[in-house]
Amino acid sequence: MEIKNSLATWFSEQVVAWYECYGRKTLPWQLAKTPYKVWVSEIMLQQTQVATVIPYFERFMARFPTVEELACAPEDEVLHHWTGLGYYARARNLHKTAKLIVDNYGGQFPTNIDDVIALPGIGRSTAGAILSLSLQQHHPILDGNVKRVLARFFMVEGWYGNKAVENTLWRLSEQITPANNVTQFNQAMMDLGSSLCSRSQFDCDPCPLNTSCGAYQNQLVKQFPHSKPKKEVPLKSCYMLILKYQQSVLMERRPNAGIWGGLHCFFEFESEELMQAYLAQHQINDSVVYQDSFTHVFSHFKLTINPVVVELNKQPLSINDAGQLWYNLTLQPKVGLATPTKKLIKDFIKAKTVLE
DNA sequence: AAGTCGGGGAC
DNA sequence: GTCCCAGACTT
Repeated sequence: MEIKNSLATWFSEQVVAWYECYGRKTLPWQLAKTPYKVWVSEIMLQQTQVATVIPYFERFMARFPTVEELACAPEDEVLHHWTGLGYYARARNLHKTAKLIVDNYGGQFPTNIDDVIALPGIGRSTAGAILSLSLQQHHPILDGNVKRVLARFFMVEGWYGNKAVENTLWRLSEQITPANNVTQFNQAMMDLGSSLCSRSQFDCDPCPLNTSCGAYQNQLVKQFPHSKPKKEVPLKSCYMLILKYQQSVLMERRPNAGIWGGLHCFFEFESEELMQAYLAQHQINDSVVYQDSFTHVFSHFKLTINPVVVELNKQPLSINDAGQLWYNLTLQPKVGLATPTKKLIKDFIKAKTVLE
């Protein structure tokens, strides 16, 4: 889709003028702005709303104020600060990239867009955002907000998870992004998309683009962007074995590939039989207490978790492998935990406190 | 091109 | 319950 220069100019001028009055200028990563802060914020903000990110960002920057501090920190502690935020590969890639920046770039965030895109966890949109927001470089971005604004304004058909639709939107973003005031323009597009042009609570009357917005002029704002085709999510279930000895419970570090990669978790079994076999194999004969099951929901499946607690009368040395951790319930070591794991620990401590 | 990867906010 | 969010990466 080709856009006339005059339209592109009008579009960006409208958006930048709106930003000067109504845009966000005091978010934590916008104050005393540096590429490091903008980078960390952009990673946290991937598929995550601003309000959710703010407290995580504050805690993260307090603990890892510089890229050097982040690079030399243990990965478990980086994951600890990510606990509850989801998409844990983001945290592992952030840590990996911090080490790359210290080792290969002398601790200075690279300023070439291709170098930035080559870093783990940074794609075209995040790279464009980091360099345009922190260093005023001229790059387009294409996050969920920009996609929605463009899809409505230009009435782009189709779901933008589709590659062809995304390519169309990239071309539109390239053409609409102005040579001047890129920083304000990109921030403005995100602010516009998350406020006036939000998914369901859109408010078109005060929008600076409404006189030329295709969706608005055709009263089809609600229809754009086209939503994702529905699909049934599979149901799965598992048993989670909590082996307790004195003040500690046994956990294992999960492999990086797969769900909750790199986090510490209780032993997970597909079935009760497999769990019983494991207990038998390690000659654990203590009584098994079945707790109330609960369901954890992911984007692409639902997991019913059956928690099982075994209080050990002696420490089974036979199952102390590398990657395993006796998690002290009182000390609570700084490792990454999935939300259901954290909940199990919390409920467990609560139950014990009531009993004692 | 389609699947995988979390958790929570808003409805 | 639903949808989807300042996306990237693997297959």
